[in-house]
Amino acid sequence: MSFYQQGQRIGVMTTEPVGLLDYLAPEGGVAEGQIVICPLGPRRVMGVVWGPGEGSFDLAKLRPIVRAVDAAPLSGEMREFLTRAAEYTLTPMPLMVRMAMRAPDLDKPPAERRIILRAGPEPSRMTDARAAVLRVIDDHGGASFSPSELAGLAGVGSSVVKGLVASGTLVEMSAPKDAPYPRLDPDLPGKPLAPDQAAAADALRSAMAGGTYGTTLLRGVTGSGKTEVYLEAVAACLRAGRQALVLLPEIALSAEFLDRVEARFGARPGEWHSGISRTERRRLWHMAGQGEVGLVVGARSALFLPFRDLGLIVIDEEHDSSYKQEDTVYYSARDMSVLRGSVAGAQVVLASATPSLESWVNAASGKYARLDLRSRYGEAELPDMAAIDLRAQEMKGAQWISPALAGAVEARMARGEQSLLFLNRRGYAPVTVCRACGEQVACQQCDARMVEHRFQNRLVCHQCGESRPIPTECPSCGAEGKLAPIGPGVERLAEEVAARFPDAKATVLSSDLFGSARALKDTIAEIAQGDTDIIIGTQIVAKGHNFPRLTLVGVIDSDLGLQGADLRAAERSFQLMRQVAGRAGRMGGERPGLALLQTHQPEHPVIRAILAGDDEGFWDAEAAMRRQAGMPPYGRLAGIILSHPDPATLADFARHLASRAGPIHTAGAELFGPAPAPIARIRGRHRMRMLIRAPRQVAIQLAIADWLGPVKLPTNMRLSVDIDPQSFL
DNA sequence: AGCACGCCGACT
DNA sequence: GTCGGCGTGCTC
Repeated sequence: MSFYQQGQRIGVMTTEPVGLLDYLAPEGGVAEGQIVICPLGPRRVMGVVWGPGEGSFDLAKLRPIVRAVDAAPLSGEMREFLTRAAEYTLTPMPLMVRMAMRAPDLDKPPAERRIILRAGPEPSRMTDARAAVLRVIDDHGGASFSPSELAGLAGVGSSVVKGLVASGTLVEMSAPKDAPYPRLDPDLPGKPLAPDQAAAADALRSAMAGGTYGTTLLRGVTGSGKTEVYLEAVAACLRAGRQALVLLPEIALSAEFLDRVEARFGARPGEWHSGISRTERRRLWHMAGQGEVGLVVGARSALFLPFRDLGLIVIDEEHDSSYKQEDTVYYSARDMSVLRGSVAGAQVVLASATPSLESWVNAASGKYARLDLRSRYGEAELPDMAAIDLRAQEMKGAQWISPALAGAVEARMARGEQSLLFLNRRGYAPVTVCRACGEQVACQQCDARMVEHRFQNRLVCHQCGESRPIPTECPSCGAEGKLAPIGPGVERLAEEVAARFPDAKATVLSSDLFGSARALKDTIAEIAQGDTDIIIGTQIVAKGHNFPRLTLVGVIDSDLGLQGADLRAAERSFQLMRQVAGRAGRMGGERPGLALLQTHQPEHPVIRAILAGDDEGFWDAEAAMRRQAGMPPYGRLAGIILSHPDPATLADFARHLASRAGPIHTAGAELFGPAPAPIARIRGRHRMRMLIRAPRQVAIQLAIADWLGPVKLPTNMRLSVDIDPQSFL
């Protein structure tokens, strides 16, 4: 790695929009990749030493770097990853560098904490309390504790610790809070593996042994033991002395998962997600760079930690749509993991019961290896499934549980078993309409309808989160008492359940009803205990909670999400219903569970594929349709989103941009739009969108860069590019 | 963040 | 012509 002597001209990638600027290396010199503080006008900004200075900027005007930050330099591999990720996602480099430096107080020296160490002989007067304190220290070899931690672990008061310090047996010292994580022991015995698990673990181990890049799709339904399998890949990675990263959807980052890691490796991994304290984030960021954390378990942004030697990335539930969303930039954690793996020479494992179509196609074409796990119950892992044709059911107004489904629920109640009614709609009613003027109550800030949440007695916008009390008079015409709820949400379904099954204990599971992850966890634990007869839930019930007494799943509206121009509507609907249906288990291992899908279109291909349990058939058909339509993964898509407070300025500029799209057409791509974005207004900003579709081989990023590069944005205009958008609307 | 520059309307 | 308000761009 290059090193620059004091006074040499160096290029620094700053975190400011200007990007790369030349500076003089500071006293003592700096290494390439070093994080530095540099002067910029009146300010101090952060940057990364990117290489020798290239600029034509007048040497006499160069200012020296203020100082280097006390952190491991970003490795060449990390900088290569950031560069390639920026090129792929069309993100300005400064923003990308920012994502890699998201540690709190990065520019400040590490905080210190008081710790107690053993220093001298045992005190002349030994007591039970003093012995307890010394035993805690002896039992935890290398670990260091603060005075209060130590007293707590020993079950004594703080005065006992103070006394031992006074007598010279212990000594109080300062140590940086950025301490290494306990080592994980890959050689502890793991859980015994079933034969197919053992075979999959072997395959991953031998892939790890190569020390090179490779991606494996690990397919296994809930309960098939995917986690145990990929933890063996983690073990192989740790044995090789490299670091491992496990990405989970934020919601799945549970204490239970961390406990499993601890059971396998004897210590807890580093944790990276929104609930982690600033001190801990800082510690983890630094330890990742120093190679002092073996395994990190985290949400998608953990992918930008500056690992020193990353050997394995696991993306659990790889199909989860939360891996692709806007952070500061649009990026897919799955795709960026594959990119990082290929740059780092790391193995990538994509784990899922219902893989994304992209991953399925990549596995089918041999780009990814593929491993399949069977359920531990063997073949009959899926519940029995049937459609309830709503056209043939007698449905009263404002009721959504058909007689056929109600009968099945009653049968479970009679046997003391649980039923799950699935409806992917939060709140009481998705639409509130005025019976006098016919207007629907809409959000004032967004192009979205307000959703009634009766438990909170408010109307809520699911777009911007804005809420207000439920009005008694119509906001449009002022008519009193004419507002009426239309359609069901889970809260309204709960009302119907209470009326239809007065003796049942029902519990609603919806993300908005729980203030904290803990409250949600407690409720799930209660349900698992069996205190509930009927669970009414949104899509949070799809995510891996096991309810042993649950034997019936009723999907209230299977048609929801089937229609619409959304490219992935069918795929997402298939995955969601497949997962929810899979919640219906067998009790005591006897007859399989039952899933009933209420639908108006039982002949729809998605419904038929789910009922037939024909995953491969569904993917084949879906892949064929995408290929035919030139859609991903056979074609390439990019979305351009413009937003501005004034709709006329926005429309003018959007047209102006479209008229200059020569590079797009020259490259062989098509431009659609501009049109109002699917959500045409958010928080008072109007939004328009353009879409670009290109054949697979077109370098769509280059064409877009040629197009948008020379454009300068009017005041207040925001433009973002979304490569591989999830929807085509 | 803070400052220079330049464009444009208002005034001498 | 000239002054000054304000929006825009630059800072290595």
